Amino acid sequence: MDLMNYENLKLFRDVTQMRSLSRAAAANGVSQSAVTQQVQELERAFGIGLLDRANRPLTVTAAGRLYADFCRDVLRRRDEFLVELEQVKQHSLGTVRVASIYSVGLSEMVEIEQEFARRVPSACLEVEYLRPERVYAAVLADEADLGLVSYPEPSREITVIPWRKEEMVLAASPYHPLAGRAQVAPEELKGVEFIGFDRELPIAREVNRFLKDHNIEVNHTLHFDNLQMIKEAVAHRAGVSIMPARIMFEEMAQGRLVAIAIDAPELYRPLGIIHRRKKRFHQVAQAFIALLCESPKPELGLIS
Amino acid sequence: MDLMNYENLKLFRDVTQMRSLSRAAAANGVSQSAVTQQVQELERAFGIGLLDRANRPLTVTAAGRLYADFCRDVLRRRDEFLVELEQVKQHSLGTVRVASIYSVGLSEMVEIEQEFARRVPSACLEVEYLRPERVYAAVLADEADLGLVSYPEPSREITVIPWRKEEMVLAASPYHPLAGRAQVAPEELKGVEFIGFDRELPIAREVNRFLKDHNIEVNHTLHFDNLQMIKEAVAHRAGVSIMPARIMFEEMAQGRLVAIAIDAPELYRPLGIIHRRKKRFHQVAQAFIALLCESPKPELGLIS
DNA sequence: CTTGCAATATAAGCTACTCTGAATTTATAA
DNA sequence: TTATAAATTCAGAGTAGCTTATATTGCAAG
Repeated sequence: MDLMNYENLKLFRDVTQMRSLSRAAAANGVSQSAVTQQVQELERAFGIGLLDRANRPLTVTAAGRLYADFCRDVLRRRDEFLVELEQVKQHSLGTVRVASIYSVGLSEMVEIEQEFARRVPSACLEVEYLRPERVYAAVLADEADLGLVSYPEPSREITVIPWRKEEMVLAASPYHPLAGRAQVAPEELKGVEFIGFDRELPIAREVNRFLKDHNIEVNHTLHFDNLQMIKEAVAHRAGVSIMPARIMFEEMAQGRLVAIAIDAPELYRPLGIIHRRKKRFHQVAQAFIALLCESPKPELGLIS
Repeated sequence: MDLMNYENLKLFRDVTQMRSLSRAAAANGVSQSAVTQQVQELERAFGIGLLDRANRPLTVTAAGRLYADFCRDVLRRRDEFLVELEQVKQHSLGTVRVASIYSVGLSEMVEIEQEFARRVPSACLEVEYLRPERVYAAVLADEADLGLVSYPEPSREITVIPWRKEEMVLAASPYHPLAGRAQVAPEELKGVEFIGFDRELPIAREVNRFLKDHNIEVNHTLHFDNLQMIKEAVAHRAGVSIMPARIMFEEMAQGRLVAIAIDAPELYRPLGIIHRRKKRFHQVAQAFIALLCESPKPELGLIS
């Protein structure tokens, strides 16, 4: 028999509290017979009487008191557990943990967050901004449900959902010779002073391939591992660079940088949603993915 | 389902410890299928995953860790309970609590205790000497399993097992005129100075009835509520008295009292074992009762 | 990528447990 | 004593959860 089945524990606790089998039976919605059998079975299993039925109302023996205490403690621990569980459920079923690279664009993320909060008010969105490799790590370690990265790379453990393609433009200082142009042809970049990304970054590989495909030799002056530094360098007239248009908005509004369209349709930055291959997504996470995918925001024809 | 069935708790704890359903199954002597079903049922009941089976070896989710902790705590509490229970069992199934009047005779009780210890070495005998009314009270309150009393009186709550009949003799000082006699007839007691028991004691009623039945008028000089005081008074020549022979042994050996048989077969002190009417006796208690009853020690023909 | 192995999941049938309901016994109060 | 409320006993029914057999999945090695 189950010495520790919930019904049993509660039943026995109630019996000792109410000093009556029949009342405990009623209180727990079972027949009196069932309670009798339960207690008898307990006594048989323990090899000692728990109740003294010789007198009425029945009394509890020393062993019975011991068991009643046990019941009380376990039931209390159970309640505690259920409360904790509810909290964890609330958290892990109600929140989406997103790890994102910095350059996804804070302002857009805020918009998405707002829309998500509107649609699923009970949900909680936790966005963490990390360097690309740490985004992958977070997803792999299940510290994030979703990752937002550029140039997403699937692997055995990682699945990619393509998200959007960002227009890449030439970033230049307003004082640069090309600054006034609305568009440039790739060939026009020959020999320009160029600020690039560190080699190992995917975006660097893509940009370099683009340059190579067009037989363009540029003059690499500096390279950094993040966009912010590159923007700074461009603004300080160290050269031009190629980057997603959207992340330059602020600097453009301030007149620190200008964006010049490049006549090269193959030049774009793909963004992707990554997640662990066999991950089961709960309601809320699914809703969030749906939100991301459903409105692939119209590519902003930046200059217009 | 039973969220707290022992097998289940242990099973889940083992699963989380071993990080394997199949090993936990083997360790608990059930099929791997059963474990899968158990865990699935738990997850269904909780409405949240406990294990992450996507990777091998499987990992435990936050909720799973919570439940595993719960399992650990409950199992620990269970062990604790079982230890306590064993102690209580040892005590309440292995000890006989006896409440006895003083005048049952300490020396004989020691003998009985020794014999009992020889027969049931695991047992523990707790003898408590009390005034008669407190013996009844102890039995009623289940503070004693058995009571040893004289002139036992059954009641609704109390059952009597007749135990033995003690010879009653005339107790006198060695200096008393009757001291040399081996036996006296009841009539010879007419007019003697007599030390009696307090009226309300059963023994007083019996002795007085005996005297009245034989039309004997004695000269009541003193009365006490206990034998010890009466013996003292007799030794100090305040008069004679009637009492069980056996309790005078020591004083007789010391030459402080003499016992004289009384030619009256109806004069005896009945001793009885009392217990609560519907009491269930365990092995050890039954053995003790058997010991008491089996050897109704030969009435010691005291003088011989 | 396929293949093989080990772990886990699913399906279906069966066993055994525990509940219910009715009849019986027990404890207490009038 | 009788009347009552309470506890026990017994037999039968429904089902939870096990087992076995089979399918699926995860992972590592060729």
